[in-house]
Amino acid sequence: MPNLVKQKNAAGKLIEFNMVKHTVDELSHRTHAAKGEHQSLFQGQGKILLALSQNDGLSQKELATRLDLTAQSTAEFVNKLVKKHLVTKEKSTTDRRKTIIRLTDAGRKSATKEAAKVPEFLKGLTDTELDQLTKILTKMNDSLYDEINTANPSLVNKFRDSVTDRLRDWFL
Amino acid sequence: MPNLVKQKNAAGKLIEFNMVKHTVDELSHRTHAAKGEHQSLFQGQGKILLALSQNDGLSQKELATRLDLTAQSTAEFVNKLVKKHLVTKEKSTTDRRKTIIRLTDAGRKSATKEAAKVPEFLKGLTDTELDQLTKILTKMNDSLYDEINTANPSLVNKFRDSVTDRLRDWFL
DNA sequence: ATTTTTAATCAGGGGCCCTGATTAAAAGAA
DNA sequence: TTCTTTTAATCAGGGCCCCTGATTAAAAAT
Repeated sequence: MPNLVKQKNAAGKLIEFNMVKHTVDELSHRTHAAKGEHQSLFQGQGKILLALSQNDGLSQKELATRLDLTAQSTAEFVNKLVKKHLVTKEKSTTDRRKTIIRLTDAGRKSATKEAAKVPEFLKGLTDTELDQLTKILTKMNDSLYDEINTANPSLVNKFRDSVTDRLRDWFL
Repeated sequence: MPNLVKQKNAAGKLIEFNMVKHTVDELSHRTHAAKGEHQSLFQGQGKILLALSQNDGLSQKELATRLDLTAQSTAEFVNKLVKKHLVTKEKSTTDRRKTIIRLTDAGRKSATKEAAKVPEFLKGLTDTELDQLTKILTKMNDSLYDEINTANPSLVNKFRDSVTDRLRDWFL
């Protein structure tokens, strides 16, 4: 039987981690970035860039389903990226309803630059701790996948694959 | 000398954790909440509620500095909470520039209800793993505090205190 | 008494996301 | 081949998180 106090300790630390991490992220982009340079890689425009760097030339609809976004949200982010010259839009010739989205050179660079970087706060951990953390996170992730699965079975396969696809590219 | 591969493994798992956690959160609030019921406790309106449950009757300015928000953002969130009858605004009698914010009963209830709950994905961990995770997160958090400290020394004391204050209340 | 600082507000904007209604093109049915 | 339905994308509008800039009212400082 698990120890509730230990669970609460870990939960508290995890909450603290999220809060502190959040402010560190804000701090860094407030100083570094000029304006509107958020792109957290896992949301909005960043998500699109990442999906395209994984698989360029997707249609908006394909992007939407892969990223679990509505077609409207996808359109919004794509249009913003077009304005920033990070992607291009072109009508499909085989199916004129479709719009094909492609990364520009700048877009490709922007998508890959921030990735594959080991965060500072991991560098202070020993090898043993890294192994422990990896193992623990694997368990936690599996548990979360289970939650997704029970709530929305159709989502989990698509999602899990896309996650592992992206991670493979960044970290190997 | 730390093993880069181990670091990357952990980093990957952590990124995966964030992504999966993110979609689980979305999933749960999409099904559970009626409309506009985000309140993630660490952002926006939730932040305000939390700060007030820790220390009721603060002025807007005090809220803003404690939560590291601008006065305008603070005003926005407070006004939204007033509309939801979760807090009240009243002019200070001693300094008529100031507006004192107080939790209503509903606000206090709303602030404390979601907290202090151990997330599902921690329940599958053994006591040993929980201890390991707590220790590792402590190190990671310390590292993040260091980052904040070097970037903005004035922020760290205020922030760290407020975090530990809040966590103490939720988890003890 | 006048200037300066402070607390709050209004106006406006950017980012992330959604629902609803509409258009244009493709695919299916009569 | 028409007629209908489905599909891909768009426009309009909304909610949430947050910021900068300009302005007002009141307190503090000179």
